Amino acid sequence: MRTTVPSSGALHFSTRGEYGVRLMVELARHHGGGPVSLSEMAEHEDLPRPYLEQLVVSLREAGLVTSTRGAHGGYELSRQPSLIGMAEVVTALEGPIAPMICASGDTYPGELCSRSGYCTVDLLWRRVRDAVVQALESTTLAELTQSGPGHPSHPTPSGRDGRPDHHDAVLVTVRPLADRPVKESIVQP
Amino acid sequence: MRTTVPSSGALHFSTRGEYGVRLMVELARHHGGGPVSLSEMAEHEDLPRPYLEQLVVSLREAGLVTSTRGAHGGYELSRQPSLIGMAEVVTALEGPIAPMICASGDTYPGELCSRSGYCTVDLLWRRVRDAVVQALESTTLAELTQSGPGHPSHPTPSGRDGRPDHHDAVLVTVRPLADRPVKESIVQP
DNA sequence: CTCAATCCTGACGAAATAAGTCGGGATTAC
DNA sequence: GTAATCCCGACTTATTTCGTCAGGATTGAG
Repeated sequence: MRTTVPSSGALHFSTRGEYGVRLMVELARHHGGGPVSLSEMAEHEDLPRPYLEQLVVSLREAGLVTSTRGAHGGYELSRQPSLIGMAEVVTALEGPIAPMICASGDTYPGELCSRSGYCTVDLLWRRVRDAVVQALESTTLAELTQSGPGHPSHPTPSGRDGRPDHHDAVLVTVRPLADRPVKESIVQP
Repeated sequence: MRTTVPSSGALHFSTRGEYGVRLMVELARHHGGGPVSLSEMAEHEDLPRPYLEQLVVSLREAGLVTSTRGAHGGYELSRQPSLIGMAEVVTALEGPIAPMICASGDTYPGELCSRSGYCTVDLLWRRVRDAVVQALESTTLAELTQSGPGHPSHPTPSGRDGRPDHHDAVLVTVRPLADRPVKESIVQP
């Protein structure tokens, strides 16, 4: 229903990421037992099926799921859940990720950013980006499948130093690029 | 010109965050030498002044900057740059951060999320959120003010384990809530 | 006291993006 | 051959972002 709260929520992953991950978790649950149809998942997770159809395309193209067509067809994971890192999943859903102008890997020195040449803020954005990538990478689908309340271990999520204070949280929208293959944005005149 | 690339860029912080941080850096640079007017900064950073006027409101309300009205007025930092953590800045710009449905601090167990009760994906979103918060917290305004090319030390940005592979990056939009004071969602009846 | 430079306020509008819909085509089990 | 499924691409709608605008309130300088 769009259980999604109107828009008051804060940490807001675009629904592509959110639904897509849920879909993957669902697949992970049924892993081993044949393909699962989109309709099933849509109903079970209460998500619009036509929309999921869009999302799953990205997952298939990324080689994360395989599809079987025809009656009794559906989707299954192409690998074991424990071998699927969430960075790959999110990346697939949101696009191949072109680093933004001000946090592009190491491509620009920061030229385009603030014209005067002293664009040092990119340091910040890069740190954030790396932190996100690392958090995603260090989590596998398998971890998200442990059902119910009481998550067991917490296998060193990378925050090695203690409590994050839970502070005021920050609204984060992980949302890479669409399908654009990154590239030209760099060289093209 | 809104140096911002059309929209092909990837790591895209909402302009509120981006401009706002740049503005703060600018203030940090002139720290100590009286108030700086918005027009100056707008021109210097090539940003629309009327828009900055909006942003700076949030910064003022958050107590990060102080304003002097009248002729020769302007803004200055209310604290030393080294005492201003970027989490606070971004938080101020993007809103008080209401944790999203699926990553609200510890408020909901995950009830609203996927109705069946096995919403374990929130673990992922929480990790990401915490990672971001930590990355922001561990960076101060002062660090971003070191001008030019060649950032000195890299004072333990929290990524303690080595290279982040720079992998495919992920497009991240840090963008907390608007002005909504979060409020009721937690305690208020 | 007047004037110009500021900050301050709130409403408005245009453009981009996200979210979701729709109609139909291609495959395959039965 | 028929029903269930995946597959594809265009289309609509809703929300959000980004930015503008018009004016009011303060204050320093002459």
